[in-house]
Amino acid sequence: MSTVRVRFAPSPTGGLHLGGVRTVLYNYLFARQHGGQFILRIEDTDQTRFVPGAEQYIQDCLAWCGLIPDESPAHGGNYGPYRQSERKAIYLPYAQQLVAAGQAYYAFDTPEELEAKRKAVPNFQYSHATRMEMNNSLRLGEAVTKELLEKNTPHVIRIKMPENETVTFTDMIRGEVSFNASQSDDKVLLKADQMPTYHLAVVVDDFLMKITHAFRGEEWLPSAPVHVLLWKYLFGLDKMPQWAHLPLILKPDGNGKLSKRDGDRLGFPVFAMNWTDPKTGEQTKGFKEMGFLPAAFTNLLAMLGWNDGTEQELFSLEELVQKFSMERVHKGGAKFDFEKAKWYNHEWIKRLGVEGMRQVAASQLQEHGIAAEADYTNKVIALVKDRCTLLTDFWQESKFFFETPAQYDLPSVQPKWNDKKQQFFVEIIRQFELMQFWNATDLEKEFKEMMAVHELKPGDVLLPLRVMLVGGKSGPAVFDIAAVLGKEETIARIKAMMKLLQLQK
RNA sequence: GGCCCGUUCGUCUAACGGUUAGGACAUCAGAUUUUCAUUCUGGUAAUAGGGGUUCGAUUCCCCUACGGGCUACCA
Repeated sequence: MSTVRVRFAPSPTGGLHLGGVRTVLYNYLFARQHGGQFILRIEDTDQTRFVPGAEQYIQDCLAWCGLIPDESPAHGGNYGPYRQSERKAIYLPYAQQLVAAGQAYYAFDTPEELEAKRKAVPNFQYSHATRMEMNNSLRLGEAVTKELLEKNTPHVIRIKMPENETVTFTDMIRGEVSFNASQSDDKVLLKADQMPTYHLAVVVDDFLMKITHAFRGEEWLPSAPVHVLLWKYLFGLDKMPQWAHLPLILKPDGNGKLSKRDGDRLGFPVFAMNWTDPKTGEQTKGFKEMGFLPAAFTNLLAMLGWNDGTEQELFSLEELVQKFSMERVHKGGAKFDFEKAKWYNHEWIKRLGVEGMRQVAASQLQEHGIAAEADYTNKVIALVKDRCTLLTDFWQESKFFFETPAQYDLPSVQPKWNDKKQQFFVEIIRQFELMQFWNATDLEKEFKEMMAVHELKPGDVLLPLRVMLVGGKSGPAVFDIAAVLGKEETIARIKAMMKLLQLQK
């Protein structure tokens, strides 16, 4: 049994989509599980769609997810180059071989002619039914073809799809799939610029790169017979990789493939990382910048179309490597649910140690121009971490630890404020000042004793205290907050708001 | 239109042909936290329809419906 080799083969045309990352993930898991290699191959055969920076961006996304290829344009390898544009010369001989064998032919029809034809004939297909009406070597004959070729007439090479042949192959997810070869049209294999189309390039490169298993989105299923035929003609079916056509990731509402537009429309990311279109300057949010943990991202992606058969939902990448199996991948597409995605992230944040949150916290503090002691920040993280669904929630959840509240929720305190409470806080300040140990337990004890003395109920003074310290009604336990804030700051904040309350009177 | 693929709670999904059709997200109710979030407890909620095969069908087969994908010198 040869070494497992799989590849992810994106074209560098823009942001990396959820579905793309999931394909990467499944490839990666499969490779690791079988001790094989995972290859990144850039399919940049269409110059017109090439977007500068997109390739680097893809590499960055994979790196962020922790799905590092073993071979790629950046990493090199023994089967390079890994950019199809740099392999251009490789494909022509294979196409010519097919022509020589009568399995493909030259076609001289110009794009304009084809367009006109498609306009004139509804549902026009360049196939066995129509190919003898077109300008190709099949109709023109050898002599004319030779002449045209010698005159450098622009031409493409098309596969000649057989008329009466059923193409059958076994898909790892779907089982046996059959197509009538004549249903497919005579796909272009080599374009006029001598670049291969996807159809020729995948087959040739998968062979040359010794790919053993080929995973791709379901949208490729209809063209699979072309690829199977090409394998048969060129290299032999016994060498063909095992195919798996992955189900699509669908939009949450309605139906259809999830697209970037859906994300914009519904307010969630679709790309792994922020992407800026170099042409339009248009920016698209990514999961990374939105505050997702890579572990959560890969986890949630893995579960979109796969499960291990148990009720477990939280899997680390290592666990996925162990447990993943292509046989348990679904056939049907899955609607993407951002709420569930956030749940995964929250779970992963909760699993994260204070250590893991440090970087995130530091950069958010820096963003807001705050310089805080590491020790202090750690205490805050410990208190606030589990309250964050997204990493980016950190600042919102913790800012009152780093700056005095800009505003106080007076309306929820003021109406019930009275001299009795005023007196209580005057004395609690004095009491706090005297305290030797400053920790949540002692603070709470002192506070409650004082409450008893003043015959106040917790409800009377706990909320005011919270508003004094936080500015609003949310946050962790009040005495925990006071403990972290420290004696000086706590007292200062109590005084500050009492002053405000006085002024209102 | 043609070809192909698919269909279990609103969503992601589980269920060797035998289960009170299970879990999770969301949602609702209650408890805890005298706040908010977390957490806990409980509830609502599904096998698209019709035919077969079978003692027995969510599961196998056929038809219908619905949904999706593809139908470029794009991938």
